[in-house]
Amino acid sequence: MRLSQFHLATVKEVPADAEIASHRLMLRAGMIRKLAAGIYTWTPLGLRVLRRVERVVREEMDRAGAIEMLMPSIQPKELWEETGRWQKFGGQLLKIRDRKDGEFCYGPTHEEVVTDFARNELKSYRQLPLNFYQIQTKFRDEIRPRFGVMRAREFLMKDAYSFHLTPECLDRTYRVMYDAYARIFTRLGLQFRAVQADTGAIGGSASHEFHVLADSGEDAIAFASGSDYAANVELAEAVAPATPRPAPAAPLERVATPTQRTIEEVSAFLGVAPAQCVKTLLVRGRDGLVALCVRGDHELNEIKAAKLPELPGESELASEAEILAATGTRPGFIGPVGLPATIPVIVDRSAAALADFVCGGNADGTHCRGANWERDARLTRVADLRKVVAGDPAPDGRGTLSIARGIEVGHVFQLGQKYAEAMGASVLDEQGKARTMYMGCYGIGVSRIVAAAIEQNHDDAGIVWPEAMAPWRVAVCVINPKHDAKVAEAAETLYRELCARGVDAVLDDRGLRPGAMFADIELIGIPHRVVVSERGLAAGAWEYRRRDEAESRALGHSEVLALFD
RNA sequence: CGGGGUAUAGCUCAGCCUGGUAGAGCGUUGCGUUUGGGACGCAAAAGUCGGGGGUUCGAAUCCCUCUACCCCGACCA
Repeated sequence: MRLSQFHLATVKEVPADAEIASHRLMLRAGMIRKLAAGIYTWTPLGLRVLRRVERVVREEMDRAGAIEMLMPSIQPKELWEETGRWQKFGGQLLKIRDRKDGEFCYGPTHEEVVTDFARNELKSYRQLPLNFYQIQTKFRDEIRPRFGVMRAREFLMKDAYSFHLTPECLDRTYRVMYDAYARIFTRLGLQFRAVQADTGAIGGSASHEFHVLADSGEDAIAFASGSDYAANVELAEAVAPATPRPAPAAPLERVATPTQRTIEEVSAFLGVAPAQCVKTLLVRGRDGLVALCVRGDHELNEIKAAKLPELPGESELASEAEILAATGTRPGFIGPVGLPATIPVIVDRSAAALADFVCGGNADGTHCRGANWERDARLTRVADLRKVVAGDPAPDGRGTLSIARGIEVGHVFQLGQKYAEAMGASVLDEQGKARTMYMGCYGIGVSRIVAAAIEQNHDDAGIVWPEAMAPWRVAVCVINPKHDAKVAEAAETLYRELCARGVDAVLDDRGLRPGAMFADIELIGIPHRVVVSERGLAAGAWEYRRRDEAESRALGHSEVLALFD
């Protein structure tokens, strides 16, 4: 490609609200342009990068035995009603109507469509297993799109769906996909970790997320220091304290805390550590309110709470009015001591190990001191309810946890029979009996990977692409070609030689001043640069520089070519 | 959904409080001088001041309303 004939659209200024590096750099490099909130045009430059990612993903999916297909992005309501997700998916589902007033959605994911396809196509166990994938534009009407293509509403995703007769077979394909994902992110030159994950609303059993490690990541990941255990903090188990609960030593007393409601206020006022307090949250249960207790220095993990049998599958805090009606007091003064017997008290493992603790007194302006479980406070059940924090013991018993941030770029699930069951997708087994299929699903955020890669690979001058993702591998830059025809000629020759050898090269023949040209080439992150100039020609050398190195080197003609063999 | 903010030249933004001739930088076009780290000079083009309504002799500026976008929070895969 000759840049004089390309549409390179770098800009100097970027809106003040582009906060993270990848968003700013993608705008400055002219890779994307915003059309509406969370909706972006990929420019020719941006598309080149997107295609590189796609190519690696496609090659590895094919190698792993998946079969590419393409499903519609517009999907009929009826299919989504079969699984109940027309309602359950919520506001993220973009619903549209056609001219006959028929209802459709723009697909945020394709479990329904692929399961419908499978139930029509697959009749015999002998056709299984099969793994179908596609690379396609999805739309999720995010409440708050942000960070450019990192959290866009319209985005490019690779999604794969596998079908099996048995859970064992599903498990085998799941491992194959897991390995394929690791290869994809390795080939793309990304630092990543696979972590145990929550299965969320998509449902199912086993699940791993693949995260690109970056401080700007929206997810928190817990790592063990002594093993390769890694889990999303949503899922990471908070183990019970090693030391058992001490015997009560203090008498229960009620103390006046007229205006102190938060743990910070109460602990400061009474001169006790937050870790010696019990925080009580009332949530809506299946059958009236439920009390959840965690230690004052811990936070409730709502994902864990939602899985409690006492809760309706989601954890929603009770309103102030509900709390007042049930307990006679207001948030800030709730505690497990003397709570109405109709309210189950579920206590986190760490909170359950406390003795002589401080908690709400269930009366306005009152807290209890010297409270103890069983003796003073009812304890229905102990459960893992809290978010892990750095320094917690690792769930596998090997070392302690530390917390890092990551960007979720891939997710593999074992769906089990959830969708096949709901939609009646079955095949006949050896005995001629209908058997509901087992499914797995495997997603990769193709467009998000582009942003994630930039988060991990940039400097003050711009993007530093990993080789596999770069829009071009090498840039040939000509200095002042109009002044000396021999310089222009030499650059042209080098460019052609590189192309002839199959090297993806770009010739910057725009005739810009050197400063502007170098700034552009560095901004768009080309991994290798060769400068052809009058000065170099006189010395019989080319000036070569790697994007990730500070110094350039003088190389002879054949040495330059040899770099790319 | 709640709270806050923004909308002015192709882009990034001033001007609005305190009503009175539409501004800057970057970019673009032309001419000239330049050519190893985002050059310089001269000239020029370019705006229904987001839409609608109101107040006023007069509205980018004040008021109402609609729309879009952004931020914080809640919510949600």
